[in-house]
Amino acid sequence: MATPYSREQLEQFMEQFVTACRNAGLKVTHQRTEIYRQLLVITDHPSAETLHKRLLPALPSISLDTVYRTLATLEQHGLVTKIQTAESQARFEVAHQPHHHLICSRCKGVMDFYWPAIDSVDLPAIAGQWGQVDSKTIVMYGICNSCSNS
Amino acid sequence: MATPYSREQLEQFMEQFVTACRNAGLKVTHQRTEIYRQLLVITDHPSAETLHKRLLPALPSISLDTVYRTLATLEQHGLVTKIQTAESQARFEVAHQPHHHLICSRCKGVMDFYWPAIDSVDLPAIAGQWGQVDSKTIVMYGICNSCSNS
DNA sequence: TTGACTGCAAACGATTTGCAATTGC
DNA sequence: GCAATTGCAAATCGTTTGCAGTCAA
Repeated sequence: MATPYSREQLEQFMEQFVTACRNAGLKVTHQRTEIYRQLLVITDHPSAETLHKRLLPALPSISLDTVYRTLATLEQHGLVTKIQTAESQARFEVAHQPHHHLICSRCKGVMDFYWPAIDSVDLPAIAGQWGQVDSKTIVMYGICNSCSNS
Repeated sequence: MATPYSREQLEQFMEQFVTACRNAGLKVTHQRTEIYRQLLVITDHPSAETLHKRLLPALPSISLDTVYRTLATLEQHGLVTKIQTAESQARFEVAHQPHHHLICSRCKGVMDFYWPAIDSVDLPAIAGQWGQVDSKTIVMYGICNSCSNS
Protein backbone atom coordinates (compact mmCIF):
# COMPACT_ATOMS: atom_id res chain seq x y z
CA MET A 1 0.00 0.00 0.00
CA ALA A 2 1.06 3.59 -0.20
CA THR A 3 0.06 6.50 1.97
CA PRO A 4 1.20 10.10 1.86
CA TYR A 5 4.27 10.37 4.00
CA SER A 6 6.05 13.42 5.32
CA ARG A 7 9.09 14.58 3.41
CA GLU A 8 11.36 13.17 6.10
CA GLN A 9 9.68 9.78 6.10
CA LEU A 10 9.84 9.68 2.36
CA GLU A 11 13.54 10.41 2.32
CA GLN A 12 14.04 7.73 4.90
CA PHE A 13 12.16 5.19 2.81
CA MET A 14 14.16 6.17 -0.22
CA GLU A 15 17.40 5.70 1.67
CA GLN A 16 16.23 2.29 2.78
CA PHE A 17 15.41 1.51 -0.81
CA VAL A 18 18.87 2.49 -1.97
CA THR A 19 20.43 0.36 0.74
CA ALA A 20 18.19 -2.57 -0.17
CA CYS A 21 19.24 -2.26 -3.82
CA ARG A 22 22.91 -2.15 -2.90
CA ASN A 23 22.52 -5.18 -0.67
CA ALA A 24 20.77 -7.02 -3.47
CA GLY A 25 23.50 -6.09 -5.94
CA LEU A 26 21.11 -3.94 -7.92
CA LYS A 27 22.34 -0.74 -9.49
CA VAL A 28 20.61 2.37 -8.25
CA THR A 29 19.44 4.00 -11.42
CA HIS A 30 17.43 7.14 -11.83
CA GLN A 31 14.56 5.15 -13.32
CA ARG A 32 14.47 2.71 -10.44
CA THR A 33 14.46 5.37 -7.75
CA GLU A 34 11.75 7.33 -9.52
CA ILE A 35 9.58 4.28 -10.01
CA TYR A 36 9.93 3.39 -6.37
CA ARG A 37 9.29 6.97 -5.27
CA GLN A 38 6.10 7.06 -7.32
CA LEU A 39 4.89 3.90 -5.66
CA LEU A 40 5.62 5.43 -2.28
CA VAL A 41 3.90 8.70 -3.04
CA ILE A 42 0.89 7.45 -4.89
CA THR A 43 -2.11 6.41 -2.82
CA ASP A 44 -3.71 4.15 -5.38
CA HIS A 45 -2.36 0.99 -6.99
CA PRO A 46 -1.22 1.85 -10.45
CA SER A 47 -0.70 -0.51 -13.32
CA ALA A 48 2.62 -0.50 -15.14
CA GLU A 49 1.08 1.66 -17.82
CA THR A 50 -0.38 4.19 -15.41
CA LEU A 51 2.93 4.35 -13.61
CA HIS A 52 4.69 4.97 -16.88
CA LYS A 53 2.39 7.85 -17.75
CA ARG A 54 2.94 9.45 -14.37
CA LEU A 55 6.68 9.10 -14.67
CA LEU A 56 6.93 10.73 -18.06
CA PRO A 57 6.96 14.33 -16.79
CA ALA A 58 9.89 13.56 -14.51
CA LEU A 59 11.67 11.17 -16.88
CA PRO A 60 10.55 12.04 -20.39
CA SER A 61 12.53 9.26 -21.99
CA ILE A 62 11.60 6.37 -19.73
CA SER A 63 10.14 3.48 -21.66
CA LEU A 64 7.23 1.29 -20.72
CA ASP A 65 9.34 -1.82 -20.86
CA THR A 66 11.76 -0.38 -18.34
CA VAL A 67 8.83 0.11 -16.01
CA TYR A 68 7.81 -3.49 -16.52
CA ARG A 69 11.36 -4.73 -16.13
CA THR A 70 11.99 -2.66 -13.04
CA LEU A 71 8.79 -3.77 -11.38
CA ALA A 72 9.65 -7.38 -12.12
CA THR A 73 13.14 -6.93 -10.68
CA LEU A 74 11.88 -5.17 -7.58
CA GLU A 75 9.24 -7.80 -7.10
CA GLN A 76 11.84 -10.55 -7.26
CA HIS A 77 13.65 -8.82 -4.46
CA GLY A 78 10.51 -8.36 -2.42
CA LEU A 79 10.54 -4.57 -2.66
CA VAL A 80 7.30 -4.34 -4.57
CA THR A 81 4.17 -6.47 -4.66
CA LYS A 82 2.13 -7.37 -7.67
CA ILE A 83 -1.60 -7.37 -7.07
CA GLN A 84 -3.61 -9.68 -9.23
CA THR A 85 -7.03 -8.29 -10.01
CA ALA A 86 -9.86 -9.77 -12.02
CA GLU A 87 -9.06 -7.56 -14.97
CA SER A 88 -6.12 -8.14 -17.23
CA GLN A 89 -3.76 -5.51 -15.93
CA ALA A 90 -1.69 -6.23 -12.85
CA ARG A 91 -1.34 -3.55 -10.19
CA PHE A 92 1.65 -2.75 -8.04
CA GLU A 93 2.37 -1.47 -4.59
CA VAL A 94 5.37 -1.18 -2.31
CA ALA A 95 5.73 -4.10 0.09
CA HIS A 96 4.47 -3.13 3.51
CA GLN A 97 2.87 -4.46 6.62
CA PRO A 98 0.18 -7.10 6.10
CA HIS A 99 -2.97 -5.71 4.58
CA HIS A 100 -5.87 -6.81 2.43
CA HIS A 101 -7.71 -5.65 -0.63
CA LEU A 102 -11.17 -4.40 -1.42
CA ILE A 103 -11.66 -4.36 -5.17
CA CYS A 104 -14.53 -2.62 -6.88
CA SER A 105 -15.97 -4.76 -9.65
CA ARG A 106 -17.11 -1.66 -11.47
CA CYS A 107 -14.28 0.88 -11.36
CA LYS A 108 -11.58 -1.72 -10.62
CA GLY A 109 -10.22 0.48 -7.86
CA VAL A 110 -8.23 -1.27 -5.15
CA MET A 111 -8.49 -0.16 -1.57
CA ASP A 112 -6.24 -1.44 1.15
CA PHE A 113 -7.44 -2.23 4.59
CA TYR A 114 -5.98 -3.71 7.72
CA TRP A 115 -7.45 -6.58 9.63
CA PRO A 116 -5.09 -7.62 12.39
CA ALA A 117 -7.59 -10.10 13.78
CA ILE A 118 -7.21 -12.11 10.59
CA ASP A 119 -3.47 -11.65 10.33
CA SER A 120 -2.90 -13.28 13.69
CA VAL A 121 -5.41 -16.11 13.36
CA ASP A 122 -4.04 -19.65 13.12
CA LEU A 123 -4.09 -21.21 9.69
CA PRO A 124 -6.34 -24.23 9.27
CA ALA A 125 -4.62 -27.58 9.60
CA ILE A 126 -5.03 -28.31 5.92
CA ALA A 127 -2.67 -25.49 5.04
CA GLY A 128 0.12 -27.11 7.01
CA GLN A 129 -0.51 -30.41 5.26
CA TRP A 130 -0.42 -28.73 1.89
CA GLY A 131 2.99 -27.11 2.31
CA GLN A 132 4.65 -23.94 3.45
CA VAL A 133 2.48 -20.85 3.32
CA ASP A 134 4.29 -17.58 2.68
CA SER A 135 1.51 -15.06 2.40
CA LYS A 136 -2.13 -14.76 3.24
CA THR A 137 -4.32 -12.05 1.77
CA ILE A 138 -8.01 -11.48 1.82
CA VAL A 139 -9.53 -10.25 -1.38
CA MET A 140 -13.02 -8.86 -1.31
CA TYR A 141 -14.98 -7.90 -4.36
CA GLY A 142 -17.93 -5.58 -4.35
CA ILE A 143 -19.16 -2.20 -5.48
CA CYS A 144 -17.64 0.85 -3.85
CA ASN A 145 -19.84 3.71 -2.72
CA SER A 146 -18.68 6.19 -5.30
CA CYS A 147 -19.64 3.73 -8.01
CA SER A 148 -23.03 2.83 -6.58
CA ASN A 149 -23.85 6.54 -6.15
CA SER A 150 -23.41 7.33 -9.80
CA MET B 1 -14.09 -26.09 -6.75
CA ALA B 2 -14.76 -29.47 -8.23
CA THR B 3 -14.82 -32.84 -6.56
CA PRO B 4 -15.64 -36.22 -8.05
CA TYR B 5 -19.34 -36.77 -7.71
CA SER B 6 -21.37 -39.92 -8.09
CA ARG B 7 -23.10 -40.41 -11.41
CA GLU B 8 -26.43 -39.49 -9.85
CA GLN B 9 -25.13 -36.31 -8.28
CA LEU B 10 -23.51 -35.37 -11.53
CA GLU B 11 -26.73 -35.81 -13.44
CA GLN B 12 -28.49 -33.74 -10.85
CA PHE B 13 -25.97 -30.91 -11.18
CA MET B 14 -26.27 -31.06 -14.94
CA GLU B 15 -30.03 -30.79 -14.71
CA GLN B 16 -29.70 -27.82 -12.43
CA PHE B 17 -27.33 -26.31 -14.93
CA VAL B 18 -29.78 -26.77 -17.77
CA THR B 19 -32.51 -25.20 -15.68
CA ALA B 20 -30.25 -22.29 -14.76
CA CYS B 21 -29.46 -21.71 -18.42
CA ARG B 22 -33.12 -21.75 -19.38
CA ASN B 23 -33.95 -19.33 -16.58
CA ALA B 24 -31.19 -17.04 -17.74
CA GLY B 25 -32.38 -17.20 -21.34
CA LEU B 26 -29.24 -19.03 -22.41
CA LYS B 27 -29.46 -21.68 -25.05
CA VAL B 28 -28.39 -25.12 -23.94
CA THR B 29 -25.80 -26.09 -26.50
CA HIS B 30 -23.71 -29.17 -26.64
CA GLN B 31 -20.58 -27.10 -26.11
CA ARG B 32 -21.94 -25.40 -23.03
CA THR B 33 -23.06 -28.58 -21.34
CA GLU B 34 -19.74 -30.28 -22.05
CA ILE B 35 -17.73 -27.35 -20.74
CA TYR B 36 -19.79 -27.28 -17.59
CA ARG B 37 -19.57 -31.04 -17.19
CA GLN B 38 -15.80 -30.90 -17.47
CA LEU B 39 -15.64 -28.27 -14.75
CA LEU B 40 -17.79 -30.48 -12.54
CA VAL B 41 -15.78 -33.61 -13.15
CA ILE B 42 -12.29 -32.19 -13.05
CA THR B 43 -10.66 -31.88 -9.66
CA ASP B 44 -8.17 -29.18 -10.58
CA HIS B 45 -8.77 -25.65 -11.85
CA PRO B 46 -8.12 -25.66 -15.55
CA SER B 47 -7.35 -22.67 -17.71
CA ALA B 48 -9.44 -22.05 -20.81
CA GLU B 49 -6.74 -23.67 -22.90
CA THR B 50 -6.47 -26.77 -20.73
CA LEU B 51 -10.21 -27.08 -20.77
CA HIS B 52 -10.22 -26.82 -24.53
CA LYS B 53 -7.65 -29.61 -24.87
CA ARG B 54 -9.65 -31.87 -22.59
CA LEU B 55 -12.83 -31.20 -24.50
CA LEU B 56 -11.38 -32.03 -27.89
CA PRO B 57 -11.85 -35.82 -27.65
CA ALA B 58 -15.54 -35.36 -26.89
CA LEU B 59 -16.09 -32.38 -29.19
CA PRO B 60 -13.43 -32.53 -31.89
CA SER B 61 -14.55 -29.34 -33.53
CA ILE B 62 -14.91 -27.08 -30.49
CA SER B 63 -12.86 -23.95 -30.81
CA LEU B 64 -10.81 -22.23 -28.15
CA ASP B 65 -12.76 -19.01 -28.54
CA THR B 66 -16.00 -20.82 -27.83
CA VAL B 67 -14.48 -22.02 -24.58
CA TYR B 68 -13.51 -18.46 -23.72
CA ARG B 69 -16.89 -17.11 -24.73
CA THR B 70 -18.79 -19.76 -22.86
CA LEU B 71 -16.77 -19.28 -19.71
CA ALA B 72 -17.36 -15.53 -19.88
CA THR B 73 -21.08 -16.04 -20.37
CA LEU B 74 -21.35 -18.54 -17.55
CA GLU B 75 -19.34 -16.28 -15.29
CA GLN B 76 -21.68 -13.38 -16.00
CA HIS B 77 -24.51 -15.57 -14.85
CA GLY B 78 -22.67 -16.71 -11.74
CA LEU B 79 -22.42 -20.33 -12.85
CA VAL B 80 -18.66 -20.36 -13.04
CA THR B 81 -15.94 -18.50 -11.17
CA LYS B 82 -12.76 -17.09 -12.59
CA ILE B 83 -9.75 -17.49 -10.36
CA GLN B 84 -7.07 -14.92 -10.77
CA THR B 85 -3.63 -16.34 -10.17
CA ALA B 86 -0.25 -14.65 -10.25
CA GLU B 87 0.51 -16.07 -13.65
CA SER B 88 -1.03 -14.82 -16.81
CA GLN B 89 -3.65 -17.47 -17.39
CA ALA B 90 -6.93 -17.31 -15.52
CA ARG B 91 -8.35 -20.49 -14.03
CA PHE B 92 -11.96 -21.53 -13.75
CA GLU B 93 -14.16 -23.50 -11.42
CA VAL B 94 -17.85 -24.09 -10.94
CA ALA B 95 -19.43 -21.79 -8.38
CA HIS B 96 -19.86 -23.56 -5.08
CA GLN B 97 -19.98 -23.03 -1.37
CA PRO B 98 -17.52 -20.51 0.04
CA HIS B 99 -13.95 -21.70 -0.08
CA HIS B 100 -10.46 -20.32 -0.34
CA HIS B 101 -7.33 -20.89 -2.35
CA LEU B 102 -3.85 -22.15 -1.66
CA ILE B 103 -1.67 -21.41 -4.65
CA CYS B 104 1.77 -22.89 -5.13
CA SER B 105 4.22 -20.27 -6.35
CA ARG B 106 6.25 -22.95 -8.04
CA CYS B 107 3.86 -25.29 -9.84
CA LYS B 108 0.98 -22.78 -9.93
CA GLY B 109 -1.39 -25.45 -8.69
CA VAL B 110 -4.53 -24.22 -6.94
CA MET B 111 -5.91 -26.11 -3.98
CA ASP B 112 -9.24 -25.30 -2.43
CA PHE B 113 -9.84 -25.35 1.26
CA TYR B 114 -12.68 -24.50 3.57
CA TRP B 115 -12.44 -22.20 6.52
CA PRO B 116 -15.89 -21.67 7.99
CA ALA B 117 -14.48 -19.69 10.91
CA ILE B 118 -13.42 -17.01 8.45
CA ASP B 119 -16.55 -17.19 6.36
CA SER B 120 -18.73 -16.32 9.30
CA VAL B 121 -16.55 -13.63 10.84
CA ASP B 122 -17.84 -10.06 10.75
CA LEU B 123 -16.25 -7.79 8.20
CA PRO B 124 -14.23 -4.91 9.56
CA ALA B 125 -16.09 -1.59 9.75
CA ILE B 126 -14.03 -0.09 6.96
CA ALA B 127 -15.53 -2.54 4.49
CA GLY B 128 -19.02 -1.24 5.21
CA GLN B 129 -17.84 2.33 4.73
CA TRP B 130 -16.23 1.44 1.44
CA GLY B 131 -19.32 -0.03 -0.16
CA GLN B 132 -21.15 -3.28 -0.65
CA VAL B 133 -19.01 -6.38 -0.41
CA ASP B 134 -20.13 -9.33 -2.53
CA SER B 135 -17.40 -11.88 -2.02
CA LYS B 136 -14.58 -12.56 0.37
CA THR B 137 -11.82 -14.98 -0.47
CA ILE B 138 -8.54 -15.76 1.18
CA VAL B 139 -5.65 -16.36 -1.11
CA MET B 140 -2.52 -17.92 0.30
CA TYR B 141 0.69 -18.30 -1.61
CA GLY B 142 3.41 -20.74 -0.71
CA ILE B 143 5.22 -23.85 -1.85
CA CYS B 144 3.29 -27.08 -1.84
CA ASN B 145 4.84 -30.24 -0.44
CA SER B 146 5.17 -32.03 -3.73
CA CYS B 147 7.16 -29.09 -5.06
CA SER B 148 9.41 -28.71 -2.05
CA ASN B 149 10.13 -32.45 -2.10
CA SER B 150 11.51 -32.39 -5.59
C1' DT C 1 36.44 -0.44 -17.74
C1' DT C 2 32.74 -3.54 -17.53
C1' DG C 3 28.73 -5.78 -16.67
C1' DA C 4 24.21 -4.25 -15.45
C1' DC C 5 20.64 -1.49 -17.19
C1' DT C 6 18.08 1.07 -20.65
C1' DG C 7 15.38 2.28 -24.93
C1' DC C 8 13.80 0.72 -29.10
C1' DA C 9 11.30 -2.28 -31.90
C1' DA C 10 9.64 -6.49 -32.73
C1' DA C 11 7.67 -10.80 -30.76
C1' DC C 12 4.71 -13.13 -27.67
C1' DG C 13 0.77 -15.34 -25.29
C1' DA C 14 -3.75 -14.89 -23.60
C1' DT C 15 -7.97 -13.22 -24.73
C1' DT C 16 -11.40 -10.78 -27.76
C1' DT C 17 -13.79 -9.62 -31.93
C1' DG C 18 -16.17 -9.35 -36.80
C1' DC C 19 -18.34 -12.14 -39.74
C1' DA C 20 -20.66 -15.84 -42.11
C1' DA C 21 -22.47 -20.37 -41.22
C1' DT C 22 -25.00 -23.17 -37.88
C1' DT C 23 -28.12 -24.53 -34.35
C1' DG C 24 -31.51 -24.45 -30.42
C1' DC C 25 -36.02 -23.03 -29.42
C1' DG D 1 -37.59 -19.06 -39.10
C1' DC D 2 -35.14 -16.16 -36.18
C1' DA D 3 -32.04 -14.89 -32.86
C1' DA D 4 -28.45 -16.79 -30.29
C1' DT D 5 -24.33 -19.28 -30.73
C1' DT D 6 -20.52 -21.21 -33.07
C1' DG D 7 -15.99 -21.67 -35.77
C1' DC D 8 -12.69 -19.38 -38.22
C1' DA D 9 -9.31 -15.96 -38.81
C1' DA D 10 -7.64 -11.73 -37.77
C1' DA D 11 -7.05 -8.21 -34.30
C1' DT D 12 -6.11 -6.57 -29.72
C1' DC D 13 -3.99 -5.89 -25.33
C1' DG D 14 -0.74 -6.45 -21.70
C1' DT D 15 3.66 -8.01 -21.17
C1' DT D 16 8.26 -9.91 -22.58
C1' DT D 17 12.49 -10.23 -25.26
C1' DG D 18 16.82 -9.50 -28.42
C1' DC D 19 19.90 -6.24 -29.36
C1' DA D 20 22.99 -2.34 -29.36
C1' DG D 21 24.04 1.72 -26.87
C1' DT D 22 24.50 3.82 -22.10
C1' DC D 23 25.52 4.31 -17.39
C1' DA D 24 26.47 3.18 -12.34
C1' DA D 25 30.12 1.23 -9.75
